[in-house]
Amino acid sequence: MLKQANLAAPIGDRLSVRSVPHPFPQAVGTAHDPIFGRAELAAITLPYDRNAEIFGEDEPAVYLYRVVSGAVRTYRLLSDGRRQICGFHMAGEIFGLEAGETHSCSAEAIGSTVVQAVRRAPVIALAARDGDVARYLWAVTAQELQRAQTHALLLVKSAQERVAAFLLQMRPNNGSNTIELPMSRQDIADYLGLTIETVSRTFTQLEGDAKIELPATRRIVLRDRRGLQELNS
Amino acid sequence: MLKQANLAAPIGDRLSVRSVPHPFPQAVGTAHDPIFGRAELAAITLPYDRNAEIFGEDEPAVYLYRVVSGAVRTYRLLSDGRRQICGFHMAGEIFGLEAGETHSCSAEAIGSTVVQAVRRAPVIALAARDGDVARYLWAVTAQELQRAQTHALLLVKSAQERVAAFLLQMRPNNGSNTIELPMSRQDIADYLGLTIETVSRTFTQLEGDAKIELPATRRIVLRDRRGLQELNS
DNA sequence: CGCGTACTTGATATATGTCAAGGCATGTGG
DNA sequence: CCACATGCCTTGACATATATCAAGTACGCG
Repeated sequence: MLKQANLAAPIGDRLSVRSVPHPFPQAVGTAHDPIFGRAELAAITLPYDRNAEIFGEDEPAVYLYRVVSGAVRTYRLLSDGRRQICGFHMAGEIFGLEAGETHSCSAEAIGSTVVQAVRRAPVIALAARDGDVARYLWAVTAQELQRAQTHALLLVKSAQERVAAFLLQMRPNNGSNTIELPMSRQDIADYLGLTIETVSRTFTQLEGDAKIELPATRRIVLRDRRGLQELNS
Repeated sequence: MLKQANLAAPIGDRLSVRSVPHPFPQAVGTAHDPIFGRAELAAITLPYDRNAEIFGEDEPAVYLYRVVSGAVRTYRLLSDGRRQICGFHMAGEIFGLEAGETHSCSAEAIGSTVVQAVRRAPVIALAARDGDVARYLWAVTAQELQRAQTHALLLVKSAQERVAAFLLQMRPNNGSNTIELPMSRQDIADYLGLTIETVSRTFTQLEGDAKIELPATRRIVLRDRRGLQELNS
């Protein structure tokens, strides 16, 4: 793990570990981050190429990561090669935080991606002394838990419902209704537990129902958010 | 929440928050439990009848619970009435632990069940002072996260694979290969994201393949653990 | 401009859902 | 002790959503 040279490019926005978490939370700034904001933890900045592995399942969890720019997917492989994507992590989000000693998922850069990493051990040592840090680690993990539960809920729904839920989870660009997808159809399929063909057909179908527009394959305009929400649950 | 009178009946076994968590961990004793072992937290003991609600989704999370005897299911409802069971909690297991202010699932007793409850607020206050308690809260939440991820992984598999995985998660009675199921076929179906008919047919099929025996509807003997494991992943 | 990858679309197969009936326990009252 | 009622589970026949297999098409990149 930890490949490639150095090339910083931080992005700022507001901080939050929301009590009712959004599956893909808003970007978060280093500014007052209880972990990545601390000079003594000496965060390093690392660039990854498209599809580069950041860490692998069952590897020792040496670092804790935050996406600076780009996007990351975490996933698990089944023995027969099927891939289940656990989640997508956008700019500002923490990933790779484990209470155990090893990573429970693999992580890869989706496109060109920059991440920050801090060593896990000093963070945990700090948490033992600093209640705020401990509480933050807990909150981040609890947020991931909620995400995972919501994800599991997704996987029992119909294809339309899954795709609609996915679209509503994705954060539109700047308050607009347009979503720029960093990930491929295959990534979406593996996240939703569907095939790439079913995802593609469902997009086409939602476009036919005037719920969305598809000006480009990786750009989606939410036309009828209400309608999508009704599908969602 | 918190119905019915008092009627203690603790069960003891070994303590652990395992770093590689088992979906249905071994029973845990009060003895050295960092939370339920503390007299100052004044755990109360509560009995619930079969199918009684322990807490509801979105209710304020006032208490944190531990199963003493019996079993508990946590679940979420979809708007159209479908029910997704998030997990089953057996004797010794913690449930209802939330970092946010409200419960993310509902919880019900499966059969007659006794639970212990401690107020959440003093536990969190204690965690701010005591690093061990903070670390324990984190570990329990992280274990739940792993469970939820494994559950999500289940939901993309075939019916046979899901049922096999479920059986392997259930802890046999006393080192034997016999499992006593506290929950109904409907509960299993809602946990696995299948219909009750598919669950029933799959059991019959596994019996035909000599992988299991079904001496009674709620008693299952694992005949070919290896074979089940091969299905599992 | 041309190549390769990613995406869409079509035809068909199949696993699982749905609907309906029947069997098997378990408990209750005669 | 038996008859019956009730709820839970199993089995069967059929429907259907999604997977699979197979072309096509468009897009991004050199």
